[in-house]
Amino acid sequence: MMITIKDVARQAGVSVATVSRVFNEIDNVRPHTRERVQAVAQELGYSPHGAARSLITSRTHTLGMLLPDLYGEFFSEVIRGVDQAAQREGFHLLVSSARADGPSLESALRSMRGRVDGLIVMSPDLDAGASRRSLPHGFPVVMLNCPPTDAGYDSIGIANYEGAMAMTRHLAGLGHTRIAMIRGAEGNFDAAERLRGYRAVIRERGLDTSPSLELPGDFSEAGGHAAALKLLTLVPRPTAVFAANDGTAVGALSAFREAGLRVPRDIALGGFDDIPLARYVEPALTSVHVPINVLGDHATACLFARLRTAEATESRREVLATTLVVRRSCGAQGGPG
Amino acid sequence: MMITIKDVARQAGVSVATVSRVFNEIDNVRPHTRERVQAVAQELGYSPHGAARSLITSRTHTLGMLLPDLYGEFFSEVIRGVDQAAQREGFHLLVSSARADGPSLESALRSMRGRVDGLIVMSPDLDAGASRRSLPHGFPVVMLNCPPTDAGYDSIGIANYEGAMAMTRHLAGLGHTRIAMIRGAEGNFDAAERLRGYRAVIRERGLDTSPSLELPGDFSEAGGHAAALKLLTLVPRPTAVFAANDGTAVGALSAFREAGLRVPRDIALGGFDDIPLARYVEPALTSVHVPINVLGDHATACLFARLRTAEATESRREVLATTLVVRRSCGAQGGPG
DNA sequence: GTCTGGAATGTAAACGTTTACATGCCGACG
DNA sequence: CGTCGGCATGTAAACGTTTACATTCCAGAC
Repeated sequence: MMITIKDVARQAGVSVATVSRVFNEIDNVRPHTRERVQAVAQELGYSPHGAARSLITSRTHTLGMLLPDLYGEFFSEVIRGVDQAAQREGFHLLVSSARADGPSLESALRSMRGRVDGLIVMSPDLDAGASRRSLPHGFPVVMLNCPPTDAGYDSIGIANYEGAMAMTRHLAGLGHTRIAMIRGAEGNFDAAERLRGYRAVIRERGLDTSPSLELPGDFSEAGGHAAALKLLTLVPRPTAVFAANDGTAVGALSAFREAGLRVPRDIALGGFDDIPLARYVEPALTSVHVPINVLGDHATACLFARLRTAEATESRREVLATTLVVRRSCGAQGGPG
Repeated sequence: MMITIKDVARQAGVSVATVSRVFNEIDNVRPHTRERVQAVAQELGYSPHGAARSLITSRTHTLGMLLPDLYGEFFSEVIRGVDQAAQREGFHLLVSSARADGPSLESALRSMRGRVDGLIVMSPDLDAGASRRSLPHGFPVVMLNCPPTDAGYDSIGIANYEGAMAMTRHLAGLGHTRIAMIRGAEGNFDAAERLRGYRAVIRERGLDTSPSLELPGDFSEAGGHAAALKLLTLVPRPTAVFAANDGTAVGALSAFREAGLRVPRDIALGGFDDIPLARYVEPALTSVHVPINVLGDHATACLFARLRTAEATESRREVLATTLVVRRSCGAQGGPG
């Protein structure tokens, strides 16, 4: 049923090799022959079979992408960055979302073997040992937002620790002494780093360190909402809140509003990631800007670099700087947006 | 360098067929043998080569997705819907963004042949003839948001016309008589349908039909901003604006704010799509809700249905209903936000 | 002990390409 | 006219699987 190179060859009265040469635009084939082959191929609606091609060339022209989830603006931005960079090199993108639990991640990895030339793995869980084991040794991989302990692969992360410090210092600088934090997901590396940055500044400034000021969260809007409600029961109430990401902050914001509190007048709020949404909520959210699409772009560039060179070089780690973006939700004079 | 089934077979002292049988979990192979093979495979880090496998089985367990762009919440929601449904069936997702211009779309299509079992194509351009020509005949395809003229394929669309009518009627019902529209991208089917719905109601109610009330747009925030500025120079000024999508509406909203106008008091505003962001802008945006992830979900289900049956059945078209979501930006008493 | 049959395993062809190598052709040069 | 060389094209092996078919093995029936 499917048109193969043989059909084209027969119809055009040439050998399969000639057809192949025409389609790969290499070698010298007589213009006359070339045109005939192209005409026949067009007429028959032939296009080469990807699997067969990559079986023999052992190149798929495809990049695999393994994400913990597909939800939220963060991931869609990363995908977009990667796709742009990949497309520039004529590569496709095979995306797969694998819950962080072991077996599905392993199976996702396995089923990508022979389908991709390289892999971008976003594996924010602190124990990524499992994933490493199931990767073919020497396979080109770039890790995104993973713990640096997970060496042996190139990796790109963001300056979570520094960003969290900047945010906490900013809140402290506005005079707040009881600054709460809504934490990120348990066992998540980014979350842990942000918490570490927060704690460092709290200690550095000698502020209130009571454990009740650290509330559990999970990077979700719902989690932020719930944590905010719990936070409101504390006495004395914190005067500022640092949410581990913008989704959490947005959830907290709605909880505050429902409770009749005005942000930033009654309580100051800061987020992390600076997703597009941050500019649009009311009041606009002070956040720590993470160059998300740069993350995807650099990851791809890094992967291509490794694809090109013989797998000799040392693995390298890149950390993208973050910048504090002051808007109205924290009560500083703030920017316009 | 790469471990093949032969390596495992040799090491385990069996034939390749036996190894294959173990990995496909079919046939009867003695427990003893099975365990030995599995042990060796584990030790060698073997996993089957996807391309080779799909070459012989002619199944890739992969769904292709062709999108005009990867930008914006709309697309990321569609991807998410498709991925969820695909994952349920153990399928992967090969995404590709192709600008609407012919050659890149065609080449994207070609390069997917033999890599995917079916295709979800989002082709909102009115002239999709080119894409159809370059598809292998009889290949399972589901079209998303395409003109219904593009028959021969299953397709899923949304009730643009009805949604636009509902929005326009709503604005008219609030007493507005000069209702402007910021149009969507030129040559886009959804845009054309929404415009048609708007015009139908304007005529139906005998409202102001002057052509200057229809401003060009391109579905982007920047386009909405520019159109809004132009709109503000009209005399008399329109009292209500229907933006072809939420991105456009958000752009218009910021233009109005910069011009010192208060929405909805000075000018009412409505959008389309009801992206998550719509709830968060200030004032919350009245919009026409489109079940975006349902779109992805149904498209996938439809594709799987076609994969399973012998390619006999007629092509069918499904249209997803839209619902008006009243929030504060239009000046009705509105929902909570 | 021989025969039968079914279960376990092996053999080899096939999938649709690419590509090293072989072949054929033709013009130029001696 | 014979030979050489380069170009265009053909031939066939290889890529790593799956699977129809062949083979082997062993238990049980005779």
